[in-house]
Amino acid sequence: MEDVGTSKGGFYHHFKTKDELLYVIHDTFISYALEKAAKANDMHESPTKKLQAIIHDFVKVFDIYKPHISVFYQENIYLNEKYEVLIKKKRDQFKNIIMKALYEGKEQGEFRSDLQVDITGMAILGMVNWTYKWYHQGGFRTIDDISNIFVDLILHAVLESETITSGKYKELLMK
Amino acid sequence: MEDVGTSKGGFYHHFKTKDELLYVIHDTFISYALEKAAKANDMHESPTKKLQAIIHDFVKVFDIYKPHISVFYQENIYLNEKYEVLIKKKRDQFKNIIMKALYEGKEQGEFRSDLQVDITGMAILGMVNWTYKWYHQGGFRTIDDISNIFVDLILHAVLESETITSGKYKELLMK
DNA sequence: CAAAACAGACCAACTAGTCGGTCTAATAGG
DNA sequence: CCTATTAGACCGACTAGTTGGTCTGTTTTG
Repeated sequence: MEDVGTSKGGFYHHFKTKDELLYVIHDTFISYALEKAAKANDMHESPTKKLQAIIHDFVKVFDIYKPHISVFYQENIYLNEKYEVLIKKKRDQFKNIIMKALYEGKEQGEFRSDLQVDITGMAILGMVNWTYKWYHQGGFRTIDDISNIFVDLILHAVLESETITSGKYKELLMK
Repeated sequence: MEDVGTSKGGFYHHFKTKDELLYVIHDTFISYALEKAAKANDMHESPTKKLQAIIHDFVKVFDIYKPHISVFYQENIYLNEKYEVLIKKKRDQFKNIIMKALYEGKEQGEFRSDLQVDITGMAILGMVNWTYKWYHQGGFRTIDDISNIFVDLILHAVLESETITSGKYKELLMK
């Protein structure tokens, strides 16, 4: 059995199946991420600040829960349907928070009017989710470095050029 | 055995081990991607055009080789070291082409002078690589839609604002 | 007909999961 | 207050099924 810090018997006393463990592992970090994103949503008025806060917290999740996230992405393909739907639900909620923020920013004119919300959202999810493949604690870049750079890149990509030049959000952008 | 379209004997006649199959699968699409990226590198002078061409071809790989890519990412964690180094080598080559293009763009002044090449490169790799998780042929967005939007987002993120407003690359940007 | 391509019986190692049991610690009864 | 009862945590031998891989033999092809 995988290096679970207990015996077979002990393990199956706590979990019905291996899938249940995997579900719990996923739920641990997705619940955290979801809660943070929801808070960021409520705390900020402007879509720009909202998006910044969401990204920031999202990136941080990979610092806190990297082991959880790694085993989840390794094993989730073999997961049975029952748990798959439960997991998909929370992941969709998270995705929707991002999509909504992008949509609001576009509506309110802070973001570019030609922004393709769906693909942009997937691009953001991709660039952040992929960090689990390369980020490791104690490397050259701290997690805050990374999140600042990601925010800068994303905001440059989505902000209306006037919003950038206005200097309104200059503390969120580099340079 | 997995749903290989042949018998055990047939399979092991063509491959020494299962790992070798996985290596060949990976090599198929990474070699294609590498070749395309190298060509894009040679064909274009400006870093902007270069980056655009690289991204475009890179995204296309996911349309052509999605099955290959999916099984590779599912199984590669269990791969033994021998093949792992071979695979890493080609992946690093590909990564370096992207990093070099970013670096050149920065040096030549087309890209922002405050660009963090390493993290930006990883962000690009992430947003494109992640497409294998959600893209499927026949969906609402064609692969060319996606690659155009990705290029637009990335260029807005990396280009010096004067390079954008100059209109020099307006055919690569949306709107 | 020789070599390559293939089939499938077979094997050893491993997997998820079960089951009977022990150990510990809390609670109840006398 | 001490002993009996009991519940939950935990163990590890065992089982049924799967996996990667081998081997012997048969078919196909040049």
